[in-house]
Amino acid sequence: MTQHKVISFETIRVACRNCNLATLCLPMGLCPEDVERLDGIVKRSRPLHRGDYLFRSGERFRSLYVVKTGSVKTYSPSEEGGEQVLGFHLPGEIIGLDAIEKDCHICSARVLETSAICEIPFARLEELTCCIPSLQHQMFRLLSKEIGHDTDMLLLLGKRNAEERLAAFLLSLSRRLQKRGLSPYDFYLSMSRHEIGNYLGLAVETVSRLFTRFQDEGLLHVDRKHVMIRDISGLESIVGHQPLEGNQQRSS
Amino acid sequence: MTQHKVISFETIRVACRNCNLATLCLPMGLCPEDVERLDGIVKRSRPLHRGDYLFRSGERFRSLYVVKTGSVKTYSPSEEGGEQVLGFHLPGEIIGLDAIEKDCHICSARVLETSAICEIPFARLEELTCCIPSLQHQMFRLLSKEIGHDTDMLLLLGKRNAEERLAAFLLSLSRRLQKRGLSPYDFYLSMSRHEIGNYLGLAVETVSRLFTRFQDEGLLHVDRKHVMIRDISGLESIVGHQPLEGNQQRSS
DNA sequence: TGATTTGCTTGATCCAGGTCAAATAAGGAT
DNA sequence: ATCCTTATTTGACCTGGATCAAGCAAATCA
Repeated sequence: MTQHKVISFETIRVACRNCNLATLCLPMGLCPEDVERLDGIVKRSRPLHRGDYLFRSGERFRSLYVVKTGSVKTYSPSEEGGEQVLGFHLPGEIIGLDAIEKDCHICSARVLETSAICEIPFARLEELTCCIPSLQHQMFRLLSKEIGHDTDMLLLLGKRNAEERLAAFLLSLSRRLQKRGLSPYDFYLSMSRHEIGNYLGLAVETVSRLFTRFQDEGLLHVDRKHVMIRDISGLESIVGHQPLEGNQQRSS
Repeated sequence: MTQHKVISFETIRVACRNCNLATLCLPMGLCPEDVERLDGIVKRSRPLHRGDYLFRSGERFRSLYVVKTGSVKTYSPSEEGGEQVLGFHLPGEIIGLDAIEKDCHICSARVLETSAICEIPFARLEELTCCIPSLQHQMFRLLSKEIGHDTDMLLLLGKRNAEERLAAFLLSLSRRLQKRGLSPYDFYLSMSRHEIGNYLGLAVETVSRLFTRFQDEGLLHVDRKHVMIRDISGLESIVGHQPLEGNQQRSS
């Protein structure tokens, strides 16, 4: 193993106390001592590569997973190879919370690019939450946050047209990247147009046309996976543009 | 207060240990002793009437609510009086889980018909979950279940056409009523066509036309709010009819 | 008991976005 | 490099369901 590899491996296997995601992740609000206890149950594997599975639908639920670096998509596969993309997960986001109830994964998760993932065995986590009230509270908050996020998506899919959906998607990415200390205006998409369309309930062609349109309107510049947002308030006004007067408003 | 009123009031204010919902609700999996501790923090108000609020969007989060009898809708109100219906809640279902994270309600909840509601102050519940591991586990399960339900709705709104959505809605109602010991084939809707359409991302007119069509096809009999399901497997085959081959399938 | 309001149904029309088809552009493999 | 596979873009066309517009039935009110 070369020196270079050792260094990069170490930066990935960083302990919770040194992790720059601590304010987003499970350790949020914990005292240093409790962070160490949590750290003690976290498993850090070697980096996964594009297409690798964190877990598959139907598998027994054992652990929660947190993205340390990279990105992950979760999706609900159906018989004939079709799928519904349920989410794209960035560093600090927890995956697998939906599996607790049935003790079995109801969706699949695979990484979109080379990613470092922390695994948290749930049985051991529950032992800790029992004796660390602030950790239990944080778990409740994280579960609740996931519900709130799903609620937002329901609103998006139930009431927004194609343009509003893509604008909301790009803004969501932008804001989440910013929270992680990255540029909110200049980033690379780790998912395909196909996956974006699937996630937003739109056809690939519609997504493609909207990217072109947004570029023509000066809202952003796109070059393949590279997105540069030129007019963030323009995007915001598309999303904020909430008709919702009576009831049905799939279209503008 | 008449004798009659006293009796009906008592049947509503039944303690958790005597509540027939115990297998669906928070006490699930608790020993009798712990059920009593939980019972000690539950507040049972007098019945609420159609239109009464459990809470409003923006209010400080203090309590979770459980439907004892009747039904409740939750919705996310928007500026101009429009709203997105997020769910219809039957006896045994918990409301307010999405408010934990922000410590503030992000949706509103009001009863659809005369209903009895149990209120569970969250701060006191957290004290109990800290010392009753099985209650903590049940809370995790309930939060996770809510996420799983939202996932199902995302799939419905993202990939299903109007016919599949209404069929899935009716089947969901039917199954939930059955779990509560009621007839899965014969029930009254407590919500309007307008609210159903809003929930399913459809126009009122579409919902109305679908009811008529389902009746013409012999799937059910509808008379205003009264629904009788005639061919449940017919409805199931509409929902189970999962194209989902490539990606986009808003339409059949 | 008639008047008013609100909810539901039905018909006619329109359009956002899906579907189909084909060209182009990247990657990836040999 | 060259071939092959897959992702993206663009154009043409079509349709499911929204919108608009009445008409009707139930519930509420005076």
